[in-house]
Parts: sequence; C-alpha cells; structure tokens
Amino acid sequence: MVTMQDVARAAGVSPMTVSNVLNGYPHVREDTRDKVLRAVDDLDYRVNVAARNLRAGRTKTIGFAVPEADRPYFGQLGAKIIAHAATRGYHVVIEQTGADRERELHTIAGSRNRMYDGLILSVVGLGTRDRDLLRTNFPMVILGERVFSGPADHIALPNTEGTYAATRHLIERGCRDIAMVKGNDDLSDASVTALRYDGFRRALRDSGLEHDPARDIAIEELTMAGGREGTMRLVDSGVRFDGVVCITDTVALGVIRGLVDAGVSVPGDARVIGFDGIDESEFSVPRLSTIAPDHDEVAARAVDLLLDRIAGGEDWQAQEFVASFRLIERESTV
Amino acid sequence: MVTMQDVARAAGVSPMTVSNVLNGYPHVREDTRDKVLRAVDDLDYRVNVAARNLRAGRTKTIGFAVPEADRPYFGQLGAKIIAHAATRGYHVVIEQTGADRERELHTIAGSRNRMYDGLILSVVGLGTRDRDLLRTNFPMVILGERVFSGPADHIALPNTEGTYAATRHLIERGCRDIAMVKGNDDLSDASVTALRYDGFRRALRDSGLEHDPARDIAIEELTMAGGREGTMRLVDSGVRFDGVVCITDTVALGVIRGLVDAGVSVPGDARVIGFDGIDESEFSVPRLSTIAPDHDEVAARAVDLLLDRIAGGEDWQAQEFVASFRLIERESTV
DNA sequence: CTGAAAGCGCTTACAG
DNA sequence: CTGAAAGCGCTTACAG
Repeated sequence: MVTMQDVARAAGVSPMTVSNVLNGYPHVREDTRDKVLRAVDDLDYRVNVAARNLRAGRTKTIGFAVPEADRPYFGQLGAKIIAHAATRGYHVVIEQTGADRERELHTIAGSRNRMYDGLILSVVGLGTRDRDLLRTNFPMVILGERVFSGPADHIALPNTEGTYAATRHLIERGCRDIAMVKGNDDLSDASVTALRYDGFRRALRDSGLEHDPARDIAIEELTMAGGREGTMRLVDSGVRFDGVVCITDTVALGVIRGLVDAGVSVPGDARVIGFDGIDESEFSVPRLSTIAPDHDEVAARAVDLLLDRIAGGEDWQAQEFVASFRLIERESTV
Repeated sequence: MVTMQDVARAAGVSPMTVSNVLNGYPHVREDTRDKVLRAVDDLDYRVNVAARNLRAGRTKTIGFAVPEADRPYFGQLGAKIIAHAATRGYHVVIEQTGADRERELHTIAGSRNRMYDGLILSVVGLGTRDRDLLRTNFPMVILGERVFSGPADHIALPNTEGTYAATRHLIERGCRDIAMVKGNDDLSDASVTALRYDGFRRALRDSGLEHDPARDIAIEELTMAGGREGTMRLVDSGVRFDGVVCITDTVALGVIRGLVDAGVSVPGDARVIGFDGIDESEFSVPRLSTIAPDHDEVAARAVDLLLDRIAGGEDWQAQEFVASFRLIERESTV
C-alpha cells in the first residue's frame, strides 16, 4: 500500500509537503506542487482516511441515521440533506438504525459515531423516558418528534397542527364520519402517532363532531401493506365513514388501494388525505392530498444546526425548531 | 475525551487488557473483565474508531454507493444489503454518488473508499470506456450492467431478457402497437437503456411485429415526472399505441398517471408493464405488472462476492452473475 | 492470564 | 517556502 512517505520519496520532498499539497495549503511553490502531484499520480496514491481522521480529530462527515432505508420519505429527505451539507463542505452517509428503540439507542451510544463529526438522527422508537440518554457530548440533531426539549437540538414536524389542518380540510369538504389510520404505539408517550392522533381528535372536537373510536384503525407497520390491511378491517367492520386521515403518505397510498379493492370510490365515497408530501403523492391515482412539511427547510436547518454544534463551544443551548407545512389539495379530497 | 488509557488506569490494568475485553478475546479472567467493564461504564468510554481502523487496517464496514438516495429501488435494495451484511458481521453505509459518470469515478477513486473495506457500486453513468478505471485493487462489486466483464466483480440485472419477456407478455395479451419509454442515453454504449431497448426490439422482431420509432419515447430522467411527461408527448403525437414497455417501475407509475390524465384507460386502451418489482408496484391503481429481478439474491450475492474479495488472496478472477427474474402479471396488463 | 513496546499513516505545532 | 519530530488512540506480535 502506497503511503505519503512513498510519495514524498518519489517527489524528493518531505511527507509534510505532500500533506500540504494534498490539503490545498497555499504557500507551496508551483514546481514543488507539480512534482508532488505527479508522484501522487504515478504511484496512484490515496490518502489513508483512518490516519487522517485520527490525527485531525474530525472526519468532515456526518451521519444521517434513518429507521428504515426503504421508506421513500427518508430517501427523499436524505437526498436533500446530502445536497445541503455538500454546500457546507461536509459529506453525508446514511445509516439504518432499524426502527426500534433498542437499535436507536445503539446507534447513539455506538462506537460508530466516532466515525462522524455529528449525527442527524431520525427517531421513531425513542420516547420521553430516554431523555437522559440523549444527554451526550456528541453533536447530534434529532429529527421527528418534539418531546426531547432539553438534551439535544431538535427539528420537529408540525405533527399535531398538520393533522389538525388535514382533518379540518376533510370536514370543510363535507366529511362527517372521519376515520384515522395510525400506528399502534402507546398513546401515553409522545410518539408520532400520539401527536398526530391528537390533532385529529382536536379538529373533530373543534368542529363539533363526535369522535367514534370504532373509526380509529391501528396498524402494525406504517407501510402501504399496513395501510391496505387496516382499510380492509375498517370496511369489514361495517362502520360508516366518508373520510380517512392517514398518518403518512405511504400509508395513505395503501389505504387508497384498499378502498379501491373494496369498491369504495375515492373521493366519491370517501376522501383520503396523507402526511409527508412524498413525491409519490403527486402521481398516484387519484393524486393524494397531503400535509407537506417544508423538507428543504428541514434538511437545511438540520445540517446548519448540527454544524453549528460541531463548530460551537461549550456555552450551547439546545434548540428546537418546528417545520412549517402546506396543505396540498389534490384529487383525493376534491 | 476518554481514552483506553483512562479506562486502563481506572480499572488498574493495562490498555491491552481493556482492548482484549472490548474485542471479546476469550482468555480474560472473569473479575478482570468485570473491573474493565465497570470502568468503561463509569467513564462512559467509547472506542475511537479512527484509531482502531488505522491500526487494524480494516473497518468492518462496506459502502453501498447509489446514484440517487431518493430512488425507491435503491432504498429497497439497500435495506436488503444491510440485512444480509449484518448476518456476516459487516456494517453497511449508504453513499450517494450523484447519477453521473464524473461523480461515480470520483466515488471509486475517492479517498473515502479507505473508510470501507469494500464498495458495492450501483453504476449508471459509467460505460465500457471506463473499464480500465475499474482496474483497482480496492475490493469492489459493480451492480447494474453487464458491460464490465474483466476488471471487477459484477452483478448484472437481466436487462435484455427481462424487457424481452415484458414485451412478449404484452404481445401475448394482444398488444400490437407497443411503445417504449426509456432513458435518453447514447445507445452505442451498453447502458441500461440500450440493453433494455434491445430486448424490446428483439421481442418485436421475433413476433413479426414492425418496430415504429415514433413509439420510442426518450426521457431525461427516470422518474415519475419523466414518465408522465414522456407519455404526454406520446399521446400528443397522435401515434397509435396499445401497450407501453417502461424502463423502470418508477417511470411506469408516471406513465400510468399520464395515461389516466390523457383519458387513456389502463389496461383497457393500453397495457403497461414496468421493470424492477419495487414495493410500490403492488399498490398502485391499477396494480403494475413488472419484471422483478430477485433482489434478495442480488443483495446476498453482492455482499458475498465482496466479502470473498475482501478476505481473498491474490489469485482472484472477476466474477459475473446475472440475477434471475420473474414476470409478475398484475392489473395493468390484464 | 496479563503487559511493555512498537507502529499503523497521517497532521500539527514549531523552526528555520 | 520546506522539514524534523511528536503524537493522535488504538491493536499486534511477542514475552513472560
């Protein structure tokens, strides 16, 4: 394996000059630089990142930890985070945690973190009880819920407000018997399900509508398959409904599929609205109305907050930021 | 920052004993192990991965480089690769290259690679002309096309065979005027578009059908938006068609959306078939028929091949493997 | 079963 | 503008 030593010898300079050239240090004579670059080329030299990281004490890389790599939402957000970090000279790598509390904690505590200067952690399994575990020195921004005020920087989605707006939208369109398809989380913890469910119920209450728990559908996984399965249960139960608020767009796509399978026309017999604003929502049949948080804003804020934290000193205060959102009205709620 | 030294001092042992405990070396006395683990806990010690990597000369991590992080296909494949690598004791991290030749080369050549013991590279921009650049010592498995026989291990998709089967399927269902929506790549290089387009034309020829270039639609990006836009062009051109072969499922979803917008019913007026077998294809309206390569097989083979290569000695021969596929018949081609 | 020493390949002050 | 020396924090032979 070719080392900086080898390059130095070939170029007739010291290793440190090679290092200077490679790191773009300006005060290097033109012909010295040329000699070095030629040697690098000749020997096909690649810097050893592990050595550089060890010595420099930083990696110029941040990790983006997602629950599941195959959820469109995270892929789309990841692409934006990568793009924004690049403008600030940072590289981003995507890690999968595994969508449960155990593995999220492992990712936080894990030795892996030292591979990154900081971590953007999309959290789904952790709850308020884990607050203390987030009290680490490691630069970290939490993405997702708003329950962790205190220990770490935090970017929240407008969960309650968003679902509130979604539900009001259905009501304005004339829906009276509205179902909600959500996760099966414990509602006592401030999970995404709990927060969004809260917005749903508040909107019903504020509109003077009765909340019938028979129209609450809890599903195991927030996938299209889960959404479809939950919808079949709702239809089979025989309970009347004319609108469905879905916890995510992905779930909503499964709900639409399930309604079509059951012969329920969308939006004719039932209107459907999602949450997230993923790209797919714009192309489904029918097109999906949704609550779309500003993902560019989320990505930019997450990166900026993290880099501030990495650069920053000791006197740091945890920040919280709630993303703004738009209600996008499409065919599924016409 | 707490180091192994600190832990050793606190536990009253040598750093090397700490290292042994942390790495699960078996010959350590029970109470010594306990003392060490207690000190680790008390001091909240985390091993410095950069130092470990430098000394050990390996990272136990492999990179999965994808063109774009927000394409469902790669997310879904990534999740499978992560799962399979985990069973073999390896960690996987997802990197985004950026879907062009320049950046793919950069990823290959990049110093980043040294952060990984090996790289699984999903290639879209590289072509046959880049063969020599892949002649590196760095363990690498190419995913995607079959044009690189020689320099690197390679997992190919059944591009030509798959599209051949897709086209034949449409013909069997009664289609006679079949369009293809594909990328706008140079057909002289063996790009995904060129290979799949080849299968399309062969199937037409073998069935005695005329190939009308007016029904070839080239799109800029292999996205839903691209698929829809291409479809609008096809419809606007006024050329007759009763079937559409799509280069990917994602494009096919856009095509379906475009057809619905144009008042063309699927499959009544035109049948549509995709390629990839992404999860979304099972839940679209109508459900999408597709050519589904065996992704579990692809993921497992890619990881196995790469780990063999990492472990392996000098006498190594580049391997090529073509994934098997299934034709999944769904509503879009009934 | 445990430890003292060497060294992985860089970059960081410091000199000149 | 360039270099000699030290050291980042581990693990790897090697001893005992």
